[in-house]
Amino acid sequence: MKLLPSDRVSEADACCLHTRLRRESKKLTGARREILRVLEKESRPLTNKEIFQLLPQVRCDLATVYRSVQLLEELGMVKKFVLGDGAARHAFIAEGGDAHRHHLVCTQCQKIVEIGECIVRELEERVVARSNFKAVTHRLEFFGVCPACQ
Amino acid sequence: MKLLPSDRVSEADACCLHTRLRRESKKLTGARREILRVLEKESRPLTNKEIFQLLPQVRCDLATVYRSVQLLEELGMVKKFVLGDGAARHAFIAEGGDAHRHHLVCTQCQKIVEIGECIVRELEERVVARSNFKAVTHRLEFFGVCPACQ
DNA sequence: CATGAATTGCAAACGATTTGCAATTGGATG
DNA sequence: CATCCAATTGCAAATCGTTTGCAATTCATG
Repeated sequence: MKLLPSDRVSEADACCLHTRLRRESKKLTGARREILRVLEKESRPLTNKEIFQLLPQVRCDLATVYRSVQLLEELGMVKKFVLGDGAARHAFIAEGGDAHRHHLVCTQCQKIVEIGECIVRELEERVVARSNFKAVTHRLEFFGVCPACQ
Repeated sequence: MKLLPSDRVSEADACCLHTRLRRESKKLTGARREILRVLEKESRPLTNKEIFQLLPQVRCDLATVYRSVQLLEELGMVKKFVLGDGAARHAFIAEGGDAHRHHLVCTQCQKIVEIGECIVRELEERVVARSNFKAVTHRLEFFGVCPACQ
């Protein structure tokens, strides 16, 4: 995949990406740079297909998007969100940014609104009041390594 | 699908199911009764394939499980959990039971542990302390109907 | 700029979920 | 209890997101 002159991620992120990649003897390819750039540009979490469609003219294969996004996730530069509508979504994580973003998802049009805070109790009420969404529910799950697997 | 004499959901639930079904001119079939029974028996959320495998000797088609579970969900008797490991899970909701169960999922063996409470802040620490899981993170998402869809 | 390992494109494989359709069944009615 | 029709089922095929094997290509490094 060729890289257009105007297409590059911000200085810091590109550098960071390069560093992190080299640390594991991975290569800084056009596809990876592009995909990170797309994710950086959009604040909302994107599906792999969306990323694929947002790539500049010279695009790569969808399989490459899947592989690259997974790599970026392993490097801790991308967070994966499984919201339950069939396709996983991915969002850029800024340097030192918190991975704990949450979202308000419309159960009808799948529209996704980002939520700034991370509390639950009072939060849901506030979310309802501020968002104008109705019939709001939430989903909370914990993930970790169980004793048997440690 | 034939029904074995010993196979039936608890009196109350069967009745409830029947009532709710009739309310929408749906039928109380063996498959539906059986599936509800399986879900009632197991406290952990089950995938459709698991439900399918847990059905008594005389079993129905996997497609029927999908259709029945979806119906039960629409009736509010079953809650769907999308934990992000590829397959959705479903749990029985007792009469007046709260739908807000959350789970602690092992990122390695997919083991699922149910969590009794629903707070987040201090909760995660507590969850860690009590569960012996490590590297615990959580996922919280809200769902509702956005202004445009109302 | 040559070399080898990492990466990509392509196409096929996969697993979960959905769907069309003809055959079957539940339940309301007479 | 027999009949009738809409609802349901089984079966197979279609979909959709995601993964994978492999040969061709590209990056990084000497």
